Amino acid sequence: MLATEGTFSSAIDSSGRFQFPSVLVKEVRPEAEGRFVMNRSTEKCITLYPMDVWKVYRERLSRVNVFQPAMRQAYRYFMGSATEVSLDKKNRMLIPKPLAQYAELEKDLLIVCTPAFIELWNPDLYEASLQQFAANDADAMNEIANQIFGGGDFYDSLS
Amino acid sequence: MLATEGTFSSAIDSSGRFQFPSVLVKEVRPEAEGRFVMNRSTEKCITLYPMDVWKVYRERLSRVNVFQPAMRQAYRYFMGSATEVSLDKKNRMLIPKPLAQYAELEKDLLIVCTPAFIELWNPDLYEASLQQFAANDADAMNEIANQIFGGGDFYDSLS
DNA sequence: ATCATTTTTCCCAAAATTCCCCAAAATTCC
DNA sequence: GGAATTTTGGGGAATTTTGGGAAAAATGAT
Repeated sequence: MLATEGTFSSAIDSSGRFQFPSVLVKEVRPEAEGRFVMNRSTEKCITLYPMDVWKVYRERLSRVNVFQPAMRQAYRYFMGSATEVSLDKKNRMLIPKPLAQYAELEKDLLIVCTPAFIELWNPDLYEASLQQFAANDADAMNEIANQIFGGGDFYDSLS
Repeated sequence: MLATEGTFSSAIDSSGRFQFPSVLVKEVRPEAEGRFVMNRSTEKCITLYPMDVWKVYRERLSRVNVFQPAMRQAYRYFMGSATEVSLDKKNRMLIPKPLAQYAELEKDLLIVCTPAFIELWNPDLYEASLQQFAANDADAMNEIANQIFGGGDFYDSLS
């Protein structure tokens, strides 16, 4: 998806908008046409999908039978807060109130890019989440670190 | 159904009406002509159908064999509380008393809009329902999450 | 390092929408 | 019939959304 990875910080203005980093604007596929979908994450942050990506999810979701209660619950859980947003002429995005409230976004914003999606975090909560993970799940973290980075010939692979 | 997704909050006035978000007004197919049907959901909320969508449901319900007692019950259940409502000149809707009572709607209202359905919730009950689902049906939830969001070769499928 | 360009931030203002309130009309209940 | 309640309509204040100017900061090239 996005070649660019890492985190960006941005500020939320008095109207609840933030400047979408120009580096990312350039990365988003033109098919998305400046349109995105914001959604609740399972963590206390917002997940952001370019529209072309979201359409694939929605397509998959549309096969869910919403007349089965458990499915309907799940559908509601994952789709209920998905909201379309778009870039304005100055590449800003308005964060819908309910989502901003959920993620406790006020003034400062952290934009975290992963290969699969973009997350919007309250910087404090992000920090806290990292801390907590490192403290409580140290074993799990090391295990994962090993899975990703381990394998001896790491420096060789730099060639 | 609707291209617009997301949750909207609205307030119920002293007459039991609420403002239907203008974003949604624009999305409803003109065929519905501002007419809707409200009905009990199987959960403690109200399901809202634009009239053109409701007609499809009614068509299906009409094929039910009402000479079978269980079917007759189901028919009553789904049709019994269906009430037509419409938008007034200021895009407000009156929530029929019995339905408001059923869904425990008083002051605040949450409108949950997905491509598959529109629901009207008491915000507290909605939040509680999500929480409970995440806590009790973690397996079902993860199953579905994986079905929808998982699957590794996601970005390849964008081609 | 300096300058030019791009990007971001911080404002203000116009437009659109929503909310709160009151009042007329219609309906229901004694 | 008359009173009480419910439904409908709308005025106008308050808030939200949208757009854009211009200063400040960051980036890049020479």
